Amino acid sequence: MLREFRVREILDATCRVVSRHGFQGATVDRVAEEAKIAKGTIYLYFHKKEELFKAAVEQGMENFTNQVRAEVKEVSAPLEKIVCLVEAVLELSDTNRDFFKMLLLERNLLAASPDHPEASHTLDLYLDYIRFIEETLQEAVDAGVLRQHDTEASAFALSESMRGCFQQRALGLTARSASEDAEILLDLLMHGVLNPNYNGHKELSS
Amino acid sequence: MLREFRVREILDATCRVVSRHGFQGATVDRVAEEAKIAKGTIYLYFHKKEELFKAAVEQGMENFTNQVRAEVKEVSAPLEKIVCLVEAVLELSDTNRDFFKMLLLERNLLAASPDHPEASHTLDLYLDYIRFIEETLQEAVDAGVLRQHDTEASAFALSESMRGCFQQRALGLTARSASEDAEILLDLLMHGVLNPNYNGHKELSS
DNA sequence: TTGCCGACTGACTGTATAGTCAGTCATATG
DNA sequence: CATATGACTGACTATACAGTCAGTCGGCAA
Repeated sequence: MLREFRVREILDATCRVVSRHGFQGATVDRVAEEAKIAKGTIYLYFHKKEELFKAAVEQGMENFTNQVRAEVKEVSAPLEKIVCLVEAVLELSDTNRDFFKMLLLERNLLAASPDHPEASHTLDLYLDYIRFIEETLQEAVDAGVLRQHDTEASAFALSESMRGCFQQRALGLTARSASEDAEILLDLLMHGVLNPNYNGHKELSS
Repeated sequence: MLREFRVREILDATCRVVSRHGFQGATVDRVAEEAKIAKGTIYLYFHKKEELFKAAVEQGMENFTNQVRAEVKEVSAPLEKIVCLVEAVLELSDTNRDFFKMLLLERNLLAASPDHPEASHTLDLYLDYIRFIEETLQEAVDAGVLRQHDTEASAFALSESMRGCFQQRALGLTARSASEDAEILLDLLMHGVLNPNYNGHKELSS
């Protein structure tokens, strides 16, 4: 079907344009140019600019999650499934880097460093924040309260997990209070989720 | 100093406008109206629209992180510091909810549901993805591999941690490969960071 | 050969809004 | 009182861009 082909072509061009210029600088003219068609043609397949961009995001998300599901389906042992999922997400997001860059980073940090290497104060602020978390964790490691581990990684993981909690609340997806979230998150961070009474998979123990 | 006062007044107005209209709909005219000054006045203190919004974001981030730091400084025991940090981040982000909502979520998920309650397909896609992670975790709990815990929360935490790893790579902040990241993240998720040989703080054990 | 159809085009229009600047006003100074 | 200074104003302009539509083109059917 011609229609389907055109739609896909336009959406792919949209992703490329957005990952290059950000949503801010992504115009319908540029998408048309990228797709090597006239602007009018785009409006044969999408009613509004908004609709075009929404469809592009959704196509990207669908592709991605379908690929992850497919990978996980290959495996049957529950623990292996989790391992496979994490590996698939990280590797696939690396593969579709352009798409994810556009989806995840525009406003938060990239818009701050608009194009290339302009030293971005906004990014520095973010990194200071991460470093503060890292130092707090490292102190606890030095005190022997926490085990030795990559505190930079756990600082990132913790800060993004907290961001996730906030997101859940901001979107109205949870009724939990901030302090309940804090308790749950701390429990996860401290103890992990592995069942200490289960000994079937020693290869994952430290 | 008059200058300093005006700048702060304008930045505060900018935050309010952004949290009401999003970055998309935040115009200099609206900021002027909100601050009850003429548009020209804004250009006496900021050269470009970009500069205004960047400054507003940075002020917001700085306020936030300073508050967190202040809270953490009150405490001295390393473990308590971490607890305090997590609680402070979650509670403070809840306080400035509107602004953070726009800063963190505008494009990703909110733009998809432009104003109010229009059922958003994009959000559904995201939630399906979270639910898939949750199910994968729950299977492992049911199999006795993982301990009993709130799998919805850990699904969110895991997905956002992975997002954080990707972000680090996309910004060029790490040289780690995707599979190294996967290994580190899985280790954190499974085992947590608490030192199993340390017994000083039983109140945090399950 | 002629006429129709539908995909496609791109110059054009309307509008929103970033950024300007000549002018006002209030206060300070001689 | 006259003049100067500088913060502030808001009508104005310039521009970028979303969305339109009259027209082109190639293929197909009568």
